Parts: sequence; C-alpha cells; structure tokens
Amino acid sequence: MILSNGDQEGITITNDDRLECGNKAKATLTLKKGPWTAAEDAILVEYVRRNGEGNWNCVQKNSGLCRCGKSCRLRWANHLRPNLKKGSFSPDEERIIVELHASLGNKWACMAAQLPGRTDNEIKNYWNTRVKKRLRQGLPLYPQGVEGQASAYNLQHDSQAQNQNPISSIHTPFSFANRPTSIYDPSASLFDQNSLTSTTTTSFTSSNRPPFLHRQYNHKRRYHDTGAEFSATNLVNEQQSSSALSHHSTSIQLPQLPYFEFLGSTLDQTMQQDLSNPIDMNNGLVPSWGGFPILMKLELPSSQIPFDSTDNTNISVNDCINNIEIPVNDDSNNNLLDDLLGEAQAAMSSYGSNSSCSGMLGSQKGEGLDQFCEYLDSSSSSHSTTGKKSNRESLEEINTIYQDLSNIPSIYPTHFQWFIDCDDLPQEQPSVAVTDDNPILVEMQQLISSLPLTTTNWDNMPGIY
DNA sequence: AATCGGGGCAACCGCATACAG
DNA sequence: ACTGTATGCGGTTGCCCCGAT
Repeated sequence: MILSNGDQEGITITNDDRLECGNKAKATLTLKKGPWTAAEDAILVEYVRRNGEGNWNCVQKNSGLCRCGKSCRLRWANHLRPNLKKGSFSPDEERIIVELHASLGNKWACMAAQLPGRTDNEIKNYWNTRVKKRLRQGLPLYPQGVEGQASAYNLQHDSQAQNQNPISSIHTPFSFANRPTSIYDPSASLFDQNSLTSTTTTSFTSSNRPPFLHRQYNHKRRYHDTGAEFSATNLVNEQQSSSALSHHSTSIQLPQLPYFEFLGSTLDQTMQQDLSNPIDMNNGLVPSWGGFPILMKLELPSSQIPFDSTDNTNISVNDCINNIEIPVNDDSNNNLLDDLLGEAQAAMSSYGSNSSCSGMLGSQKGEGLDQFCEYLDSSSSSHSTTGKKSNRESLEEINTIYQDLSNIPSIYPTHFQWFIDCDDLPQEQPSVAVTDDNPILVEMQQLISSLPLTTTNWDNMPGIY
C-alpha cells in the first residue's frame, strides 16, 4: 500500500513495516532495529493517537509493528510526539543548557524538562558535541560565572568523575541534598530575571502551588493522583505574568471554563478568572520571581494523564480554541498549520495544564527545593485515579483531537485542509488531513483502520504522568 | 573525483526504579 | 517479601552528511 504524502514521496507500508511477522513472526518474532521508516512512524502515531502513550510493549502486539516497546517509546518521545522543536538550539537554549549542566550535571531528562520541546537525547548530543569541540579547542566547558559553580561542584565530586571517560567525567552529578546552592539563590546570576527577560513565565507563589505541578517532580511512573488541597486564588501572579512578555513569548488567552477540576479540586470563579488572564506560556524556564528552578516535565499531556474533570466538563474543541491568542514564532512560517497546531497546543495547555503549563513554581525567597520536594511527596500518594476514568473522558477526547492535529504534520508536512477526527465527538469528519493536491490520503485512514487496533483494549491502560 | 575526518543525529543497550501480582 | 514487568534515564555506538584535503 502506498500512502500519498503530498508533494513528498509516498509512504509505503510494507510487510517489513508491519506484520513481516504475521504467523511466522509469532513463532520467531524478530524485532526490527535501525532507523524508522515513515510508514512505521505513521503506524506508531496512529497507534498512540488511538490508545495514548504507555504500554509500549503492547504496541508490537496490537499494531503489528516489529519494534520493541522501548524502541517505540523512544521514537515517540524523541521524534513523533507533539510539540517537539526541531532544528538547532537557539543561543538562549544553549546558554540555558550550559547553565543547567553546571548545576545538574548529566541529568539530561531534567534539563529537557526545562527546555520545552527539546528531548533529553537532543540535549545530550548537543552537550557531548560541545564537550568534544571545546576540549579540542582547549576552551573551558563553562563560561565565566557558570564555571565557578561547575568547578566547585566538580571538586566536590571529583572522585566520582575520575572514573569516567573524558566526556562523561565532565558532568556534575546532582542531587537535591547537595545541590549547589548558588543556582537556587535568587541573587545568583544564572536565573536572574534581568538576564533572562526574553524567557519568562507563569509564576506561582509558594502559598498557591498549583496542584498539577505535583506530578512534575515524580519523574517515575505514578499511577496515583495527588491531593486536591489547593487554593485557587492568585494562582497566577498577574504582575509577573504580564510584565515579562517578549517577542519569544506565547501569550495565551485561556478560555473560560464552565467547570474544571484540577486534580480533584474544582476551579472556583476566582481561579477561572486568573486563568483567563494572559499567561506567558513561553518556555517556563525562568522564575521571574527570582527563585529556584523546579524540574518539571513540560511536555503536553498524554491522553492517559490521570486528569480529572467534572462530569459536566463537556467542552468542545471549538470551545478550547476560541479566544486564544498566540503571537508566536516570529521567525517561522506562520501558516495555517502552525496556527492550528499552536491553538490546539494552547487549548491543551489550558485544559491539561497539569503537565504543560510552563510556569516555574514559585517560592518564597530562601525556601529550599528539598522542602518543596517533600511537599510534593507528601501529597502524592493519597488519591488514586482508579475509578475516575469516566471523569477523564472528556479531556481525553480533547487530547485525542489535539493529537490528531499535532501528529498529522509529522506524516504529511505539507499544506493542509484540516479535519478533526471525531470518532469520539459529535461531529463526523474524516480523520485524515487531505492536501489540496492529494486527496488520496484517505488511504492512510484505510490503512490505519486495517490495523488490529481497538480502543476498548486499552481502557485499563495505566496512566502515565 | 576520491578520501578522510568531524559533526550531528538517531537508535540501541544496560541499568535503575516503580508498580503489580 | 519476592519476582516479573513496564518504563525511564544515561551512556554509547553507528550511520550519514558535509567540508577539507
């Protein structure tokens, strides 16, 4: 089968891509390795669209992809998931990476959490390349200022570093217990708000920690929800959120919500009001209040995030997208696709901001990260998401729509007419983006529908954070 | 034009961790 | 308490591209 791909070469899904396996494979299943084909990507994207992330080992069983679960997960995380930035790092990003490495060491995942749209793999590759380059040039790894922190920390962990290769030995192992204090010092330069005016932020005060941030710290699998005690008032520091907009920032006018439950706590009017204020959803990198950076995942939520909503949160995608203003990407091609994707992302950010709201968590000056972590831990084990699945359905639907919008360009990066897959929604539209020139893309839909996928098989799929 | 080396990147591997049974 | 499974993370490797020679 050949899938039209706009102006690009058609995507051919062969038996190698899917059930090269077939019956034979069941006996001797040989999982494919090496580079992914476009057809494999398409299968995986559609699989995730239908079933959400997680249960990666079942992808092979249920989609016919001859890839191991780890490979699928990696491919999705590094290349296929929505909201990924492609291309080289901006100077700002590079600087942030250097600074983060000075404080965190080789904690690529943590660093990636501070750089929305960037993957740990990207950062790791960038850093390793940088190390090689600078070693060859005889230059210091860290610029002045940052170097001080790094060297002090390296000194502290010298013995550990000595046993490692030249590249990895330059890292600075990080733990919350013995972290370098300077980076959390509001007066320190690393995250000085004045030096980072182009990257700002939604800010929260320590007394009003948004509960969706709980999960950010729990970087391993969490199937339990967090506590719901949360005052919604003053969620967003208006002064900070509105004063630091820059040309890089994404100002989002969040939609009014009829009812909305943040991990168990229903938004009251005040909070809705706050959420309706423009929020700088830029990178979420820098605490404009000058506090410490919190390590947090900034990816958009998967459809399995144990996200609660009330039963009457029956919100259409149109509702999500309405009233959203996104002046973004001054240097990119602002075509319809980008706009739609951006709007979908914004909508998901507003509804699923448990993971994508890019705000740095606020703190009183001098408040330690340790305490915050304890706070998170203490409230992370009380509420189970089991039994709340029905409450999540509407949001999962939205997420599905979002994934539709965002996944398609990875397969068909051309000009689109957009149709929203409405398997789960009242509207009836085809799930495939059709180009002006190539309406044959419907074949993709046929292909996907031929895959041995079912939605109901995944009702019990464990949530991922 | 051919070769070589470096850069960039994708993907795999091994290990650690969390959870379920 | 133990074991198996799923997932995440960091390290490493290998391939491809491109510029220099």
